Amino acid sequence: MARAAETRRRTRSQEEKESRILASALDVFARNGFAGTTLDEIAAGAGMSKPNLIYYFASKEEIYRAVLGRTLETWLEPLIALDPAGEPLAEIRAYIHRKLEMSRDRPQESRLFAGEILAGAPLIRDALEGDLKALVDQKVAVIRQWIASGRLAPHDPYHLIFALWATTQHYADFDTQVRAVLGGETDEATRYAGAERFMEEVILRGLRPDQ
Amino acid sequence: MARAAETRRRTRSQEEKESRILASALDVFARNGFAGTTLDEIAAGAGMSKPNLIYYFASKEEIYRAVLGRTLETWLEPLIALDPAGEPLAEIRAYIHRKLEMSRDRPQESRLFAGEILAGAPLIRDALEGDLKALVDQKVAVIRQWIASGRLAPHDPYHLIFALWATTQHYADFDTQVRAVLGGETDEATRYAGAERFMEEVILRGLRPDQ
DNA sequence: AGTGACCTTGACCAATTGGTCAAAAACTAG
DNA sequence: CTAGTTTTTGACCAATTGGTCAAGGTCACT
Repeated sequence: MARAAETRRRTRSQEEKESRILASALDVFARNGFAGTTLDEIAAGAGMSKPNLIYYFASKEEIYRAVLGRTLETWLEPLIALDPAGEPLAEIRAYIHRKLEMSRDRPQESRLFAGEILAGAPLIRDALEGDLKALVDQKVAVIRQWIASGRLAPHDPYHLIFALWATTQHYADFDTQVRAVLGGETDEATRYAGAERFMEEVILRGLRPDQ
Repeated sequence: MARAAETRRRTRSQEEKESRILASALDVFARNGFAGTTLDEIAAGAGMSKPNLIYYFASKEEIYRAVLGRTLETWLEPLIALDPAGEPLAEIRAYIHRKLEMSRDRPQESRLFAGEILAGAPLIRDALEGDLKALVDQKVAVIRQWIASGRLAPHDPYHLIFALWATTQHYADFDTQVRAVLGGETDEATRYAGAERFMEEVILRGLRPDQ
């Protein structure tokens, strides 16, 4: 029991350190990209020294890989939650909502991911061609079913998914530009409410089957 | 005349060198970002030595600035071309077409721009808040006119523009992901044709006024 | 051929940075 | 308290890289 407690306690401490490192790393990587990030900056953000960082993660790339892996999981969740048994338009509406929520609440993850893809996805190409593609293919099949049953207008599901990804993530990844264009007046809540409204009124309307 | 000829000739040579440098720089910056780019790599791409690069541009940042400035101009053109006198849906359709064309034919510029914004637009924030905002505001007014005249469904023009930017640029900026998801089968022409078709059928349909 | 302006580059420098290492500090078990 | 284990870090190192500089090359014109 003492042993178990000890082990648990040590693990706890380790986990807490690692998570502090990953949080700091996410912040810095998202802002400066992989190349623009220094170990010292991550270390400072995590409140420890550079060698101590390396004690927990073997290299800068390993830290990056860990942050990215975590992000990828989070990133897939909203699409996973798309329910084949649900009502098509309501499901897509809910998906838009979840994605916008994610852009609003976790913009760093979105930007980290965007940076990795922009750079040609050197570290997650396999995941994209494997897990991601498999997931998308599966959901594309669901959407095709919806179309076949006449509950959704017939459009290419791949491009539908791309359009939803692009538009929702735009508000996180291009936040700087969105704010510049809207001017100082518009606050975050208004921005996201406007985005959601637009997507519901235009894209969802475009997806409604003729009747 | 001799003087003019000489001057012209020298200028030509300079321009040719500078444009070789900028072309190489665009390539490298778009792939690796500002921090990830080395002068040696740009120099190699331009077929000259690093000191020679510095002979034409004072610093790495100045090269970046030059490439970015050029890109920004190109980037604004399609929106500038949106004609207030045209038929609304046809104008927006043409805009989508031009933007997709740009993503397809100049993906590097799109990625360079995306990288700059992602990093918080350290060098073009002023341009975004100035020229870009002014241009967008102007076109937003046009779109509002179209809506007021009943030729376009009433939706927030800002979010419309964001959605069009996001979706069209997605195919350049997230090219790696798009290809991974679609699998090797789909070639470029098919991808862009599919994107255009989707946007016309869904977004344009969503913009059509009730009648 | 000579001259002066422009162009090009090898060699070099200083700063940054990813990562190492040995030693010290902190913690645990007996 | 002691011995052993884990954690932490100051000092350091080698590689990279932005930028300099002096020397030599090229070119147009006389």
